[in-house]
Amino acid sequence: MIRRPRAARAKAPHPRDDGAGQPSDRLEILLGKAARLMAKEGYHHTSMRDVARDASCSLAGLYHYFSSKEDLLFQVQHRVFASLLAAQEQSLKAPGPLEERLRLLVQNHLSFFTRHAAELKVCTFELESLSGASYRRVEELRRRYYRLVADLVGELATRSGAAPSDVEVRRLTLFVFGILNWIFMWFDPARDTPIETLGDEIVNLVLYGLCGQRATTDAGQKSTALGLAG
Amino acid sequence: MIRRPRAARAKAPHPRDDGAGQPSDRLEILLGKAARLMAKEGYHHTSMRDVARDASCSLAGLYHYFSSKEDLLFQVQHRVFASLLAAQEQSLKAPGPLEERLRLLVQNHLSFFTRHAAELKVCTFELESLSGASYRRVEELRRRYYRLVADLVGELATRSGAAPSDVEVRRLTLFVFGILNWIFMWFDPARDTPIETLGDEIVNLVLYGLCGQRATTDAGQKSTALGLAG
Amino acid sequence: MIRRPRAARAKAPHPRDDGAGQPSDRLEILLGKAARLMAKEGYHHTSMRDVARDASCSLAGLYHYFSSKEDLLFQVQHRVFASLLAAQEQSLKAPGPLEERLRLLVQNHLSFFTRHAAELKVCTFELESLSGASYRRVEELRRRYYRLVADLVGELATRSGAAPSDVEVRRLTLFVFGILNWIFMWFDPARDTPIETLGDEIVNLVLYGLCGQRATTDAGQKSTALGLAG
Amino acid sequence: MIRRPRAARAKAPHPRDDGAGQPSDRLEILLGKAARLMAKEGYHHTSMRDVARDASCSLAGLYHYFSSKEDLLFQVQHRVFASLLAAQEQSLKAPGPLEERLRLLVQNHLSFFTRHAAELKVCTFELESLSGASYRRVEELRRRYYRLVADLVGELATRSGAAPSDVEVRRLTLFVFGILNWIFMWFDPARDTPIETLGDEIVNLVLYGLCGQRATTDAGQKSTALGLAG
DNA sequence: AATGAATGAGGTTTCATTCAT
DNA sequence: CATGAATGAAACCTCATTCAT
Repeated sequence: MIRRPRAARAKAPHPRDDGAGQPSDRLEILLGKAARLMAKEGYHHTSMRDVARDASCSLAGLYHYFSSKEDLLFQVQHRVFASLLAAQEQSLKAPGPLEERLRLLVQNHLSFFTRHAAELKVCTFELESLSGASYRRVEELRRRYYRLVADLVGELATRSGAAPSDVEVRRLTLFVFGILNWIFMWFDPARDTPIETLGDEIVNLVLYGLCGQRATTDAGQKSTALGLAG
Repeated sequence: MIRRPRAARAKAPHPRDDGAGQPSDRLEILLGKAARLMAKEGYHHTSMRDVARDASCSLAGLYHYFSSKEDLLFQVQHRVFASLLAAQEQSLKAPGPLEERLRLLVQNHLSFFTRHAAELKVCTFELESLSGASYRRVEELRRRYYRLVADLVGELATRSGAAPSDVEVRRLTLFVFGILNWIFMWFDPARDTPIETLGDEIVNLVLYGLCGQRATTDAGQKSTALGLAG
Repeated sequence: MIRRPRAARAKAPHPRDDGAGQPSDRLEILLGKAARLMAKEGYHHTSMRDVARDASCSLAGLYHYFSSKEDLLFQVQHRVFASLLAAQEQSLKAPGPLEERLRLLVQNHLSFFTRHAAELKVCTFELESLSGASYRRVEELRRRYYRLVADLVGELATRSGAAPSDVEVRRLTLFVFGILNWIFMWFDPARDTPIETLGDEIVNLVLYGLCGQRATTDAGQKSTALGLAG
Repeated sequence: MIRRPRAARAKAPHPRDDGAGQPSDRLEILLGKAARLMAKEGYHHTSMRDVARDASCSLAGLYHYFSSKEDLLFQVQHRVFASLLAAQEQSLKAPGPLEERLRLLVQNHLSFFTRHAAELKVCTFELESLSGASYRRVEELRRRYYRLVADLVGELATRSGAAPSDVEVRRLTLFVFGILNWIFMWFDPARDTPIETLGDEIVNLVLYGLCGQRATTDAGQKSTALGLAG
């Protein structure tokens, strides 16, 4: 049932193509449309017909780009997740205070979320719909993303004198992911922008809790003030 | 010679359609089996045939208890969610310090989770698969559950001097729900019991954050110690 | 945490849904086979499986041509009824004595009947099985056919000095339709051909009744004579 | 598939029962409800569940009165058709002028129609839904009803000097049945009462046609006048 | 007499996928 | 590249009917 995802195909020269071997516009559009449908309706509830219809192409035409429905899901997930991971790894390479690194990580995540909400939601909730090699390849990306966050959480918890076990760090990390991933379920641009505010609130909760004193940076104050108006 | 088209035939209400009938052993078993399948595979990926096979009854036999697949989902959700809500409302009636109330709420939630993981997961992730009246009835329960938590979060945040807006309270509450609901995705009895430990960790994070000092109650210490061994 | 229920997914219009596409051999065959089955067994008693089997195509293959069973019925009805109506309207455009116009109308009807008995029977007895837009589109054709006959009947009744009311004309017209439509129930080519004889008998009854003297045209006499041999 | 219709069952004494062995009230009600549904939706489109629901009795309960769905149809048809036939045979026993006998026959038919429209419609349009012995028993009744009308039509046609063949008489008779049976398709109490008017119009058309002179009896005139107001 | 529970067969429709063109 | 046509499998659901109570 599982097909190898088709390797990046050589493209005939085309006026709109810059010739650098980067994927075709058409593919991008298809992936975007598919992601939106799958984010809205779920993978199983989205049919290849739906995707074809939404992209105004024929059903058979889809199979030029994706060897199967699962391959389509894989490509949606892999493309966007790899991109998010690269951005985070790049961004966290630079040293800095732990709190600032956490803030950066959260802001990157949210910023990516606002630009690729559908794709990211599909990455988050439809991993189990893959199988075999596709599953493993995306799982690997997810593991790396997890590690990024877990390392930071572990350092923060250690520094505060808690001497947490690996099991405790794992759970704290998963709490943070819970906060981030659940955003897909309620985010409303009319109420929840700017995302800087949202990010500050998350960071503050994670660092200091409901009872702790807030670290009110300038950015934090400003965006919180805006948040009050929302 | 001209006639009006025949009206859509009125469908009689299904005998067990109201979601509030008195319990029947057979019905209980069916709901449990269905919940487990749906929790594992998702609502859309679970077929009525799967449920019938799992419950060793005929496909048509299912339709004695549920007027449709959606009705089955509704009954699964309504029964367990109503039960959770009743337990929480009962439990939170008693007065007490805010922290303790939060701890109680989280422990109730986790305790219910361990006893009805499948049903609760279905409640959490498949609300959107309902529609019409079924949707609204479960939505109402969910709203009440949300209010329970939101009130507590609001009081905690207010008491710590933050004077949070409604919008901020909403988001803080949804962060807490994110932590709780994401547990479905990673909970592993081999690593994550006893749940008292898990509950304490959640409460500590929510109240004091990664950087704050933990309020280590006796219960908390004991279960954390056990947790370290897990 | 609260979301609106997902809207019913918009269904794309079926490629051949408009009932006016250009003819395709395969489509013609399918319509013919379906009409025969439905005329023989009734619409509700004819299953899509039956049609597919009879046409030696797969069940799913049918749905390339018809978006639903009702659409199949609609296309059967619309195609043949539009054709009959066009033929009659064309034929009655030419002026002539009222009696001759009635004779022409009846002969056209019977001639069409012998060529498309199954389709016409489906048009006559299964209008109520349509609904919505399909119903209205066929109803409009039926109304126009009714008007054609009603105008003729009205003029004939008026000319004979009866000064009939609209209500009376309506009923007289419906009597004529009763005669014509009931033919589906008893017509037997072994006994009831040639149809010219049948047509003359109908016209004579309608014009002069059982007690009136027959207007025996040459054509009438000749075909009656043949009828006697049948 | 065909069961012998259950013989008239002995009834336990019951206060509301007159003890004369006539069928139970309950049976009457069931037959009436079933007839109405089948007349409206067609035999195949009416399920036993529909009947049970409409009669507020259990599905299994129906099978105490009818051995099968086909038996239900048979009983509906047989009971009412036998009754109509008996009434007509009784009524036509008395001698009288041919025209008056025809008028009597039509009025009886219409009178029965207004009292038992649903049942009569089922008799008329669902004979083919029976099979085997049920079919043959109702067919026999239908044949006798046909003969009643055919004899009258034959005498009328013969008396007017036409010397019609058997084949011609058969067709003329079937024309008359067409008029009568098609009434089910358009009768509207708001427009088409009193039925005496309707009966007179039918008789006039059959006897004298559109071009013949009307026999305006007192009854005819009166009811036609009322018809004009409709 | 009456019914709740149960079922095998079959209904319409949709699905992912293939293939000749 | 692109597509219309086609299909086997499987989806949800309803049917007439039976049977223990």
